[in-house]
Amino acid sequence: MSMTEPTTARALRQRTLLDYVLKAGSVTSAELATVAECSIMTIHRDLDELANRGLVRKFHGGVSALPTSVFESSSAFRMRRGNEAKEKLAREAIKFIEPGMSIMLDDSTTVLALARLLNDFGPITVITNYRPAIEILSDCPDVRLIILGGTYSRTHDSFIGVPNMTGIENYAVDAVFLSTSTMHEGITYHQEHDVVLMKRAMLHAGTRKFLLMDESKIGKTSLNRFVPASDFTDVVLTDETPKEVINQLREVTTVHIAR
Amino acid sequence: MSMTEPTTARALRQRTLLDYVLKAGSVTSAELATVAECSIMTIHRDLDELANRGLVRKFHGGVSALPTSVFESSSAFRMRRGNEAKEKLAREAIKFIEPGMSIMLDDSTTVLALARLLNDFGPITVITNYRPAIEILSDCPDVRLIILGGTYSRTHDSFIGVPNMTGIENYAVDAVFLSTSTMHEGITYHQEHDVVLMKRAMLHAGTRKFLLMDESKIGKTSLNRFVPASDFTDVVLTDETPKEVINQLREVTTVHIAR
DNA sequence: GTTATAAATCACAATTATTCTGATTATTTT
DNA sequence: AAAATAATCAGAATAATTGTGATTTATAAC
Repeated sequence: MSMTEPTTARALRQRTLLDYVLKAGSVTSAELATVAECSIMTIHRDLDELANRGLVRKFHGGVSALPTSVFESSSAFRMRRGNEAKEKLAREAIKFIEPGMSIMLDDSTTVLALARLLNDFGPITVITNYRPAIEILSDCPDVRLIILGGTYSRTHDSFIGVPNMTGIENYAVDAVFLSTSTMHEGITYHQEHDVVLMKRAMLHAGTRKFLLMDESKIGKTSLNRFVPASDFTDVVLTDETPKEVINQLREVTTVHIAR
Repeated sequence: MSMTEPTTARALRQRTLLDYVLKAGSVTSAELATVAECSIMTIHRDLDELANRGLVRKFHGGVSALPTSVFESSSAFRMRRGNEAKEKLAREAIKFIEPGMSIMLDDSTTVLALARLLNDFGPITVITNYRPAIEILSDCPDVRLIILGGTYSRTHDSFIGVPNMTGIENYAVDAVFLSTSTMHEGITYHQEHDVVLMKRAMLHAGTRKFLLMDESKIGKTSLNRFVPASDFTDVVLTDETPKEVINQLREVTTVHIAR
């Protein structure tokens, strides 16, 4: 169903290894070789890749999981989480986009699913600061692509700038599509302060402001307060979002349910 | 010698085809099949790729070369021209960079060769608007990478913005490394106006301003005047540059010869 | 408009190149 | 010195490229 989930033998094994390391916290290579039913050599190669992507930490004797906060905000990790939900959200969100419009996308995997749907969509202007989105959209001749500059963040794989350094103030788009790390009692949160500033600036640039959020974000907080949900004109949720959350959000904004 | 030249069978054949189309101007697919000694189907697939990269134009019945000016300023074309010279220039230019410095690179293949040398160079801040440079430098942990935003240009594979839209005014770097399309009688030129504005803004941002130029650029003009060579504090040339050009440049700036 | 014809695309099978894996050997770390 | 990791390499698995023939599309003639 989900085309974004790689299903090669190696990707599958690496997922197994990652889950195992996450649960166990710290494991030896030999133990992983037993789990994955392959040679230690292969384990080492897989772990090198995972370590390179910043998902685990290798040390002499084995491998360990990273602190949760760092881990969960890393692009590579978010990339493989709940893709079905993200695709549902994207399919719902694209209903509000029409050829000729200008839109802004933040540096989230949720919104990346939306970018994938824009191929052959028609003429459209897309503004973003997310590198993977550039990769996808630079191949679409119909898409006028504008990049928000800034300092490259390896954990987010995007360009982050303090307001006034990126040129973002010069743009006004028809719709801006954002994601959030977590939401609790109608307030959205994110791990990092710089990202919050960037997202706030993006929010400001849109006429219509969409929040795309799957149920996994709900009921938690992160270090930095982003904005109250009422700052969004529209919120797109999955159909597995708790009823009480939906009702609460309906009081302050327009809610759309993706099925 | 040059690792940037691909040597797979397909790449080699496409180069042959491109050269043939360039020389002939307009050819049928059947004729190309004879030249490359392969099926017409393969020719079509190759031409689709070349057309996608903006190097040729397909039409029902065959394929034709693009107008020279558009063609020569396209990133993909420049990518495969005179790499040895560019690498020489880059090796000379890097002598003026030291760990801890901040530098700016424009969207030229010449300067890309310089970016490749920055791996394991030490801590350094690099500002650029060139996508291939991002690809290379995003993998270097020691490099703090800052992107200048703007509208994505498929022909240049970079982000172009009018001054004041990119945030470039906020930066001041130790050295800026630029390239030029052509040079004639001490004046540099470029095909496109937007690019000229972008390069001028970059020039303004550097304390020391380097022009990297191989001999193929000399003695021609392009549509838009960029700046006089005297606007650069330093010019790096290949050792095959005509003596009279070198002497002429020495009168207005510091000249370095790459061997 | 319609049709004839060449050209281009599509779908599939065969081939070719590339990547991946695990046994072995060498090197590093503690 | 012992264990762990990295390097090397041949065979296996995987992916890519290619050509054939059928199908669709575009051009030109009627």
